[in-house]
Amino acid sequence: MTKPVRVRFAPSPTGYPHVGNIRTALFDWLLARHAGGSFILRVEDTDVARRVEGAVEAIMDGLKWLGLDWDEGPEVGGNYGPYFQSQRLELYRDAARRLVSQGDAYYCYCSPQRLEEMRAEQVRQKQPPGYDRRCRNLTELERAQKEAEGITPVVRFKTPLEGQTRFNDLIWGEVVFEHNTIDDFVLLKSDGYPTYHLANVVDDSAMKISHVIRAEEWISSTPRHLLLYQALGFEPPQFVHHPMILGPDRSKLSKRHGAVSILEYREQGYLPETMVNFLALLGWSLDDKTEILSRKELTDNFSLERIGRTGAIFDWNKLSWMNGVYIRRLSLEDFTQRALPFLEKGLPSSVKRPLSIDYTRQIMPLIQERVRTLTEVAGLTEFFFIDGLDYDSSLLIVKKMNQESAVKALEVSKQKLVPVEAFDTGSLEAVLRPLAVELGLKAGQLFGSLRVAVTGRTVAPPLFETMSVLGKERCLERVESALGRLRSL
RNA sequence: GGCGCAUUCGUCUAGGGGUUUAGGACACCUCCCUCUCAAGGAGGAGAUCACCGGUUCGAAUCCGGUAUGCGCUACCA
Repeated sequence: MTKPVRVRFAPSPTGYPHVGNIRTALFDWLLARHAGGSFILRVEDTDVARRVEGAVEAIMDGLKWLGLDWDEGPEVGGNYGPYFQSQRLELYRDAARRLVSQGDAYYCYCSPQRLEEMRAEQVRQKQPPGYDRRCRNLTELERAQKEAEGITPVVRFKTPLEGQTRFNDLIWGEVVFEHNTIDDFVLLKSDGYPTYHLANVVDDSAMKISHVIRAEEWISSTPRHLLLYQALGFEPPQFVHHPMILGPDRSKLSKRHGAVSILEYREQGYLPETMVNFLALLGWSLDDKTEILSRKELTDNFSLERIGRTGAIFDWNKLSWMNGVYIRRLSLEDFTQRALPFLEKGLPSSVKRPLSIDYTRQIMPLIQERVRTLTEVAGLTEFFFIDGLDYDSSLLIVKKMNQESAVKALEVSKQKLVPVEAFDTGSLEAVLRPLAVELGLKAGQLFGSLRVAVTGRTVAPPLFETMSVLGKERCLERVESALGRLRSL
């Protein structure tokens, strides 16, 4: 019987929820759900200086938005808590003390200034930077002196000087590191907080984590962790390093490349189902052709083995396309409900709030297949909501027409429209389509002119549908106003 | 500088010795549909599989080297 799958997403609350981290969480969640295991959320708040207020909430907000529910962690508890590292400090101190007494770690009294100078010197001499182990073999007397000076020491790991550590990464295969390339890293900081290395090993072990899934950038520190597992007598988990998400210049995706917080995507009108699908496909693939996968298909088919080894550039273009696909698949009601907040926010303040749901519901089918993000909805439908249209009057004169023919076209249209009782798509077409012929115009010319009159734009949803939703009164009003504009041209 | 890793169309990727004239998707171009824009349909263009050598009857696929890129190299994660 194999051990149950227990994976954890362990963000540090030092900022917004970066899509790269969220994608790691997705992989964690996908594996847990695929294998019937547990997905654990653990907050690694061990950096007091970089801690950002509200970051934990933002991270949880992002996970919830995507539907990545966690089985253990903040808000839900669990048998391996607490799930904030700041509440587990005793555990790390115990481990550090144990390591020191075993001779696997030692107190270091070097000042930050000295370390900095040392590093600068090493770089100048083109030596690999790293702690020079000055405090590794301090005598009892020397230590007592330092203590007497009131220096609070850090605890460093006593890295073996020789030998090597190797591990078999599920994605990268076997990786080997020589111990002489690893320095004596800090385990416990002078403020009493652990470093990532210590906390991560202690907790992953205590929480019985089966797979450590994290970004490729951690691969270099994995031997340190393995050394710690060994010194502490813990059984190491399976390591799974995945490639990073890159910006267009192939460097690690960062703020200067554009939106990096998952919450920004929500604000920009992307659907959570799009983000889940897109992020999953950034580094993972099912086969040679499947692009659109539902949450269920994803959890059913997910496997670590199919995660690639090369960094993937975040392609906003493809994201937009995919969002369009998901938007088009929404039921009308669902689409309306999701678009509503974006309309409330995006429409001009002159539009009376709250918006009429019924009216909005009539408009939405006209644009649903035309938008790629929810933020576009307001701009595309504005003319349905505002009173006076603002546009360049010359637009009323469509190609190969002149002022005179345009006036005539709108004039006659108006006359034909007045008696139309049922202002629906069919009736409108029945009246207007023959009219173009009658006027000796192409359908495109007449409809184009009417489109501008009625919507104020050259690009809009189909004319008859639009007019029908707008209603007879408003259409006639707008045609009249267009006529006024034409005459004073 | 050291260590580690990677390298298939512009981008995401499939493919793991012969079935590959290297498949799909986004983007791009053409055409069809059509009242504009979308959506949809049909085509097209786009990759000497980083380079050099080796193994083999045969290499995108295996091996070595080179180049380039990226990551790590904190009392940050």
